[in-house]
Amino acid sequence: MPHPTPADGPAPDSRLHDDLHWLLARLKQGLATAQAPALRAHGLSLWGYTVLMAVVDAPTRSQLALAQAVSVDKSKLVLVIDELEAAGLVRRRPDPADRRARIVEATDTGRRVLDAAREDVLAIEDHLLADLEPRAQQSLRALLAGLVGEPVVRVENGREYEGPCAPAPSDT
Amino acid sequence: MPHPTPADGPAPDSRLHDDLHWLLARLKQGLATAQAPALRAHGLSLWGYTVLMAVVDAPTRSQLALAQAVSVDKSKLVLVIDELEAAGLVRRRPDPADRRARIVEATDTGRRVLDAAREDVLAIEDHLLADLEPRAQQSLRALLAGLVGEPVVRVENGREYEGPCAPAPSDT
DNA sequence: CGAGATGATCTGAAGTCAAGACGATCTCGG
DNA sequence: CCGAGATCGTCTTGACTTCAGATCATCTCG
Repeated sequence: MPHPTPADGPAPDSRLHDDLHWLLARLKQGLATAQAPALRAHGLSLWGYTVLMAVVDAPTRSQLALAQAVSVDKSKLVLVIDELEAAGLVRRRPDPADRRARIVEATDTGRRVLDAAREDVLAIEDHLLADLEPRAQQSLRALLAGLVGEPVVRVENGREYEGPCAPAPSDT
Repeated sequence: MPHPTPADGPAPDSRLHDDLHWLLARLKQGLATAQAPALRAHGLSLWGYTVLMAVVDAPTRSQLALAQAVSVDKSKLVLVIDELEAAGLVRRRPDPADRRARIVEATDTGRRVLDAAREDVLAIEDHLLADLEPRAQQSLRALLAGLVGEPVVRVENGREYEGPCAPAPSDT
């Protein structure tokens, strides 16, 4: 039966729901709108949260490195760090070894705020995954984490399209 | 050992890589940049592809219904349909039963283009999932599909934050 | 028939992203 | 020691989204 569609069940199953990109976009968006208010309560934006997390538990040598780590545009990163610095969660310190570079490091407040915020974020994540069995949750997280880092390359008519360690997410 | 970070392995494992939102955003972005060129070869944008897919295998009564199905803003949808219609992949027909509404239906060309494009897209998806076992691929897809549709609600200090069947993805 | 709701479209404001320009600084060959 | 070229952070710019509301045509129902 090659035609799965017509006059079937409640029919929430078009090919849309098999499209990986659509699924990911949808889920990400859902999480984003759910988490944004919670983070705002901690004085953080989604980007701020992400960058702060990277700063807190990574030995950050330069903003450029940071940008690549979270895969955000470097010019965007400037603004995010501005925001974090203004909130006193992060500090920009000139690298004594290279006066071009700025070492970005978290303040104590930053670490505290992150931990608090992260707790809320985790709660939201858990809630999203609520009706999956613990094993399924585990494997989902593992699978996703495993995929990230994998470059996405596509061969097309002999040419190689690179959509690799992709540049940047995009949220609010 | 509560401190997983300092002086460890190659250390690609900050808490970032446990953050669901970041993972999803990252993967989605990767897929997007990989698929966009392939779709462009078929004369489609990412949005065009998504909407066309929804139109082809769903009984579309009105643009509004369509908008909700793919969860895209209605005013954005207008432009996407314009694009598809100009390319002759889709037709806007006034609903005889309600002259306000427009029935959007795919043309034969539209169906053909979609099938061709979808083949390429699937190839890219498979490539992304390449080094997962078939079982893992299956379960990943199933898990994601299962989660979509789940409203994301968060309880916060007694209030209820709704980030449910979220509005719209966002790509190029 | 008239009031209010609804569908499609358009407009405008705000926000986002990518890419280039720029000044300051580093590095390295000569 | 010098100067060419690369690199880092920042700013600016242009294109593009998103969201809310205005608008017009049409439907529904009293």
